[in-house]
Amino acid sequence: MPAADPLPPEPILHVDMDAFYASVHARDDPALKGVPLAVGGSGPRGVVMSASYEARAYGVRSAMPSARARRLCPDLTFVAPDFSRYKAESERVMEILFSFTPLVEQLSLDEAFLDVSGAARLFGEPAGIAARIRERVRTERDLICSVGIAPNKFLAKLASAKAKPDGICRVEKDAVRAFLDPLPVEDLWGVGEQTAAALGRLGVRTVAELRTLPGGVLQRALGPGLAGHLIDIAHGRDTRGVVVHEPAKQVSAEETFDTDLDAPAHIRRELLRLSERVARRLRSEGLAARTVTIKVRYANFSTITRSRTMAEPSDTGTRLYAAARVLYEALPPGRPRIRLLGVAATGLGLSASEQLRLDARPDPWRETSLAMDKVRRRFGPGAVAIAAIADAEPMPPNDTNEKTPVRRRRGRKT
DNA sequence: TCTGGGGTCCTCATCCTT
DNA sequence: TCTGAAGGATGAGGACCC
Repeated sequence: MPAADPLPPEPILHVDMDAFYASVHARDDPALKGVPLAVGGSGPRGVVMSASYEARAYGVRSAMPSARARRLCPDLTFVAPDFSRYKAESERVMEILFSFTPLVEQLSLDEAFLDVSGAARLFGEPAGIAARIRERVRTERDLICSVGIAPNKFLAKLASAKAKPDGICRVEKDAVRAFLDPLPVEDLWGVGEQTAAALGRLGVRTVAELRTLPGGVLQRALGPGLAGHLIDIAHGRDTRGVVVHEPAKQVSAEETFDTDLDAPAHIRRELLRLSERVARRLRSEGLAARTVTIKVRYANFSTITRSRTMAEPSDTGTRLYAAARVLYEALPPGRPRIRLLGVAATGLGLSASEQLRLDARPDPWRETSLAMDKVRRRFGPGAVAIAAIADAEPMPPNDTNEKTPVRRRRGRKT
């Protein structure tokens, strides 16, 4: 029997689309080609979600407040985000990736990991596969992507960042340390502003410095979880495999208002709208939630969350709203005006129709919601909406789990 | 400078059950 | 019956990612 082909030493690819949202708009509208372009909210509280490379030349970056972006680049063109378009485009790109291997882990709309260790016989070495992926994305979708090639996911992701824009970067197994050592710690996955500042106080600015720091010192500064993670990745270790499908753990909707909200009736209406939005998404994915969390950001930017577990899982906006409203009503009076409201559903499981539970009681709200879904599918999303029931009384107590009342505890020290 | 939206994961406190 | 420990579930907040 012939010997099996040896596995490639760098079998993980990280494919990352370049300026994805902005590129989709520029591709589809000739007037936007080659101009400084930002996708995001252009209102007083908007931020940039994606910027073309022409805009980046002016210093415009994603997550930057739109007002600041406009100051940096007065000729900046803003377009509103269109997620249904990005989602459709993302599906086409993922089809290309899946044509090379079934081991594709989609991280977000614009990036994915591939394990190509088993694809060598069909498609050749990982570097060749990366080149073919880039070529097909360019010719079939008229879009640009960069690819990182490495022994594991964490290194592949760093490599694709290094490859940008429009390139390939391979981190060879024997050159991991040379690749990592000069990088600033901020480049590491899991190191944001706070962690970088904590490391800076220890005199650590590069990965080489991080690796030489005694483990005990790091643990005291960052806690055992994060310290262990950073020690591993500073050595280039990452044993996570490529996971093809992870079920969602949370479905949420939130909105920052152009002007802060104050009137309780208005706030309740917004909670209902957000609850409906979350419920529609739950139903579209065949899920139901047990726990409802509201998020409130006040005008002073302080943020609180309050959650409540219901007696039974639900996928109807009315039930989610009932729990959300109880949480809202329990907030202390005399609070500041509200800048942002959010509703999240967690504790997800299959919905009643998926479970076909014999003991399930018929839920009239659910029947109504399903009927409304049908109308929306047929006549469009705006065809039907819940009437102004926001000011109606909350659900009776047996609709929410009174065994787990809202508890308060001290805020965590930071 | 003035901070979006949709997520995941982690830590810690508290409650409840065994 | 009481007590304490251990561990799971829940709730709140924070950091981080794209």
